[in-house]
Amino acid sequence: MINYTNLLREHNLKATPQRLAITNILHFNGHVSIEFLYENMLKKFDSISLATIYKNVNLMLDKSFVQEVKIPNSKSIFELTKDEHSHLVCQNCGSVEDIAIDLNSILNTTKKITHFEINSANIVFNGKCKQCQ
Amino acid sequence: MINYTNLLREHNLKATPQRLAITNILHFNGHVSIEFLYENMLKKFDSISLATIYKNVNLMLDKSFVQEVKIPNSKSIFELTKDEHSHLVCQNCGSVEDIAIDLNSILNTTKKITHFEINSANIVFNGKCKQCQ
DNA sequence: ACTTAAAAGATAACTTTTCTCCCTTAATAT
DNA sequence: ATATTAAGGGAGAAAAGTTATCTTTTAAGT
Repeated sequence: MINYTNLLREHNLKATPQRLAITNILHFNGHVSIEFLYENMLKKFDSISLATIYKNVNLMLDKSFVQEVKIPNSKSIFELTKDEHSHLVCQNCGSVEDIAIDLNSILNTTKKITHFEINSANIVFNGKCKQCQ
Repeated sequence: MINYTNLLREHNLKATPQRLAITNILHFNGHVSIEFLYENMLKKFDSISLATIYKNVNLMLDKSFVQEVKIPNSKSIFELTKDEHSHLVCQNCGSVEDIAIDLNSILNTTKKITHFEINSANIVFNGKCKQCQ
């Protein structure tokens, strides 16, 4: 159980038990859908409402405490904000993993052949995780 | 006005005027949301129903005639299926452009540092288009 | 400890998205 | 030209997804 109290406060978010629980679910699962988050929060707070989940996730997005990740052919998932990274998605079981790769080469290549001013890239790799191979 | 009749038929889609119109809108606009598609179809077919739009887009997705593209912080857009390519998104005006870049290098790099078996990558570059710079 | 602004709970309502039904129309194969 | 089968139209409803409201509770600064 990591102490995220200060990190929440640094993002101007009151460290409530519900938010700490959300943070823990995000921490231990890596990436979760709203639905998954709600179901798991219900295990700890049997009367928590979906509105609270949305209110918190939206606020956490506002404060850049969490990030939304859009995955082809599935629902958005949310993760704690961390250093720039890409995502691996298993086309079989749907699991998602982070992967840190150097984007300099691809960003530079792309800058050369376009008139866009490029700031960042979101990359989703599709494949099969180890267990599903 | 390109003739997409045969291409529709090759995908086992009857070439109806509505589908040809959808195809033309996709062709001339590159990437469109369901909403944009509906609004533009209404200009040509004043009584077309949203259900027809969804029925067609879903069928076209099934038949791989069109593809869905998920863009961070905005709605999904749809495009005609074409050779593998990435997308440039303007963070200012929202415009989307295709860009063909060689993914071999990044795919190989990634394969080396993961246990995933990687098949493809979806890349969205974020930046500013020429007009918005 | 006290105060206060913020958050949670409960519920309802609302928006958006998507699909279903049924009838009519039209595309394609023959 | 005709038959067959798929597609379109229209209305609306179901399903998802999201937000609003109001009251109660609580985190955190003093």
